[in-house]
Amino acid sequence: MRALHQPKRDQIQLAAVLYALSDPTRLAVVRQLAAEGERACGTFELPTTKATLSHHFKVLRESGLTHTRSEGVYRFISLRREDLDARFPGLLTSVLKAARKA
Amino acid sequence: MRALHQPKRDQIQLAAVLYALSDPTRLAVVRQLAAEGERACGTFELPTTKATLSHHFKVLRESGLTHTRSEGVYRFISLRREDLDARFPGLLTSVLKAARKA
DNA sequence: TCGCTTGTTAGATGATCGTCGAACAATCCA
DNA sequence: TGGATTGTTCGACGATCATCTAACAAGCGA
Repeated sequence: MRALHQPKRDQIQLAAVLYALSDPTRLAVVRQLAAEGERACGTFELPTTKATLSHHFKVLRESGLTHTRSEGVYRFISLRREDLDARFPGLLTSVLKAARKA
Repeated sequence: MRALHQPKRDQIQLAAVLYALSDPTRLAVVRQLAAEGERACGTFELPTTKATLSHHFKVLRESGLTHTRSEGVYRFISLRREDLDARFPGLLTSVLKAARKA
């Protein structure tokens, strides 16, 4: 399997993060990660195919929002909270808070 | 000139706001509005045509980020700070802060 | 009224996006 | 080794997007 490239903390781009968060499916993924922590790709119950979901995971990972690790046949995804809080303080928190009410 | 429709405070959608902010040109407009307050459309010095800029202004307005008023032949644009802070507390502030460093 | 200025709209173009089914790759287990 | 499982990649599809030029609309001043 090809190497997963995800940006380093200082290379996370604001526009990419905002764009990634502007899609309902991806925002739902981020919200679930924020609420329940790391989880396997296959455990997200969203109304889409695994191909589409895989695409969204890629966008999230490449934007710097998520970290992905392989374990056997599974892929575990988690939010890069520390990196995001360090790079863009308050951003993720306010987005998650906004998503809760919107 | 046709009526400008802009959403009411409670109708501002998070996804639309994030999407509007994910474009470099629009983010630049928002940053300038945040820094210098209300200004006329024609005073933004950005590397694009006035037609393209007009399109971006429309996206910003319809997302709820900006307010537009007509005065004679001019259009004055301003950030809807109060509405945004009320609807999505901390969001705009953290985005602007992030944009400053990014 | 006539020109000038400001900004929007129409139409077109190339690029990108979200989505899907199908094929492929990687891992595990019997 | 051979199947089963998990997830990615490929190719294609319509839809949407950012951009441009040109034309249009609205207001102002001479």
